[in-house]
Amino acid sequence: MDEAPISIQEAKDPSKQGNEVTLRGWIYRTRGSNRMLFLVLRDSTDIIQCVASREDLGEERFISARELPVESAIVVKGRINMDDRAPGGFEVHLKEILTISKADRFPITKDHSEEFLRENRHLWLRSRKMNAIMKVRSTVTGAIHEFFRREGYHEFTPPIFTPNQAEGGSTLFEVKYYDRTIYLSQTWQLYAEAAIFSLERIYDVSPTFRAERSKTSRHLSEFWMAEMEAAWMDYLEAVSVAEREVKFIIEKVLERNMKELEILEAEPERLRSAISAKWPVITYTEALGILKERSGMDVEWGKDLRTVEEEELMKHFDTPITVVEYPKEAMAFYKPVKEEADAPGPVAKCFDMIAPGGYGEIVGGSERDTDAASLEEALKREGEDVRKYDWYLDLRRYGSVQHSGYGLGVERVLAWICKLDNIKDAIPFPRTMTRAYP
RNA sequence: GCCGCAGUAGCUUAGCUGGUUAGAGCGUACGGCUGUUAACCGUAAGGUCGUCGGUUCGAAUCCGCCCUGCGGCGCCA
Repeated sequence: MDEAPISIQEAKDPSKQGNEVTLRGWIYRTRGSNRMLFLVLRDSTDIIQCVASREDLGEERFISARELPVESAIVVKGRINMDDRAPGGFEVHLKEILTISKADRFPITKDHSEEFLRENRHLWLRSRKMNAIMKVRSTVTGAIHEFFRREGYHEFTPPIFTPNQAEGGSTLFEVKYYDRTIYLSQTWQLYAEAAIFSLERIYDVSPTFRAERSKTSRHLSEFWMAEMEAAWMDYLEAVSVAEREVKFIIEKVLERNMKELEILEAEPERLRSAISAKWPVITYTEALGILKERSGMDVEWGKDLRTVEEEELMKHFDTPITVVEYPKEAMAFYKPVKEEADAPGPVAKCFDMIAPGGYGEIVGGSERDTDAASLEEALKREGEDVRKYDWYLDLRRYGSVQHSGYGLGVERVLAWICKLDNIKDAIPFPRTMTRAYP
């Protein structure tokens, strides 16, 4: 076969109809009789039905083609045409089939459990579903870079090995680091705060590790977080950056991945209407009011919103909402108190963006405490060794300024966009408390 | 850390108030079929019923430990 292969997507272009094309890929399905053979061919772009008759190929080649198992790699040549009888509406009449690699029996067949597919994730990546999700994922992370670069941010890469913890009471993965123990990063924040005094506005898309013993459809032990940190910015401005960022991500997905959203049955209309609306920003105290008045749910002021409360609250909204100013008590050490807040107790200058549809928190952020003394006190209160944070406290000693930042959970956003049942499908090889294979 | 669900052929499963040789579909092998849509028809191979122990004349089935996986709470993105 001398002609250069083209993609299945290219072959379906109207200008190619009636032409002879060379395609290459993997056998996705086979069907046939003793006269006719149907191969559905798959490449990264699409699938297409190829048809061959015994006469067209000749006895010997017909028989050997009929024996090719699913997932065999082949190159084919034939004439492409639109045909209503073919699934997808296009069909290639084969003249030649070149076997590149005959597959063993493929373990994934018609019936499969979630568990089996996770055990065979390395092969399940070939499915239309995972193919579509990974394409949307690529758009999402690309859009994050695009968004922040357009807004004048610099990409800043934090260390993954870190000696400190950053979130109070957090669970970190310990790593043997030569002859001592350090941790895998669970946020870039402390390092980002160092960098803004040089770059002012920065962002990253990095892996994050949390040893939380959470076994839910919303948690991963290793996930990707897209964070930003900006000098001279208060937390409410950060909220509006987050809203614009998430809307930008969705716009790009709607622009580039309609086919994938269709394969995933992701109901893109729900996204389209979400991005055309203004997303509500309410305080924690107001959220409790909504829960009481509209859901008859009494929550004691001062308690963090739990999953039940969050889900109940989101029943009243069909876009993401941002809840600001949580009680200081429940928050990490670096989140400063907002003075003169209309609330029963001290609240922090912080926020969470919650997605509709039970996807939970997709963004969490805050303004950062700029005062060395109050940070030191907060660290001591949490039983931290202040000496380890000396470099961090230095940042408040040399020209401290108001600054804010947040982290966006890439897989949470992707799960919402793709309408996935489980966040484990939003990442190619999920790592959870009970799974680190394959 | 707490609570719950599940483990039977390569895969998906039925059987589970104990009782003959543990049934089926998909896949596989072989044969058939003039266009299939994760086709259809026929034949066949394929099972120490997660592990260990207990109850019983008898355990896939009842009980206990353990292993593995899954989900929910808490916590978080």
